[in-house]
Amino acid sequence: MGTQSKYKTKQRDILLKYLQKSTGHITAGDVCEYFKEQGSSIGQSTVYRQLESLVDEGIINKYIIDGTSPACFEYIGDTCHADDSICFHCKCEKCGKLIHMHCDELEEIQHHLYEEHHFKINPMRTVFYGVCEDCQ
Amino acid sequence: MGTQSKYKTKQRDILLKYLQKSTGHITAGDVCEYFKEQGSSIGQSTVYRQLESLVDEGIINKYIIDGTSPACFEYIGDTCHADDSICFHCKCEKCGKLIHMHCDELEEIQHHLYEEHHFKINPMRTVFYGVCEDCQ
DNA sequence: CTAAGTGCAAAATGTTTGCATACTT
DNA sequence: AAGTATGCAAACATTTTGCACTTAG
Repeated sequence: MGTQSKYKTKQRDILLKYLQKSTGHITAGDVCEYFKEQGSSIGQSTVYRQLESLVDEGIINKYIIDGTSPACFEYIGDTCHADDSICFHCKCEKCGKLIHMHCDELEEIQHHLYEEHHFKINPMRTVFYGVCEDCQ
Repeated sequence: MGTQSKYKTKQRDILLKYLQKSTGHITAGDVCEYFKEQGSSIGQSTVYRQLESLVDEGIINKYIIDGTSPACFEYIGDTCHADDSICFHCKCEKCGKLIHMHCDELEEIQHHLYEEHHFKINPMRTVFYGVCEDCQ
């Protein structure tokens, strides 16, 4: 189900740079459009494939807002890898804000799911959707 | 954005009955298939439109698991409301299986996130990604 | 030289819409 | 009779795939 990229290509570089400097909510379509404007073109299949790789590698996150509109991608950044504590992500459905959360209770849930339900959660890909403090 | 049905039709009845007796995770496609097997056919547009109505009326819930796979629907009934035990979902990254979970610890997390982090999680949209028992 | 990535066009997927017909009230 | 629901087929939007070609290591 997952791919991880092994070669460093021009397309991957530009794509990643674009995501880094953007503030969330970037869709595959946005990427294609942006690159068309820039002159430096990139095939849409490449966009989709690279985005998938980057998600697999935990470099960006993918957000499903609702089934019909396109998926959004967002660069995660270094905040998460600083120490050994695991980072979970909360995404506000209203303002789109991404909240990084280091929290013991969340790590406990991880253990609980594994011990009791035999489900090995992948924190990198798991996103809690909801409404943030500011938007309530 | 929403419609609510005003007439009681044969199709709506059968559809609702099917959802009631099913245990979660019914897709629009499932409904169509089921009805084809039954002989009593139902148009797919009707299925989508009725499902939307039922969601609007708060009779069923809609779950978006990931953007590409079809949306799931579930009759709410008393099971979910009797206690306010909430359904969470786990999705296996390997086999794609969707696991339905009623779990106290998960409800605790919900409270914890709200009390301590002021984040009001939306369980309908939140999915835990990871690896299921069979795939480990 | 080999494995991996690219890009095009075509296919697949899930959902929505237009419209004539049929059913509920 | 008026308003609503149905069902077909066609339209849609997003994402995935097949395949020949290019590029990175």
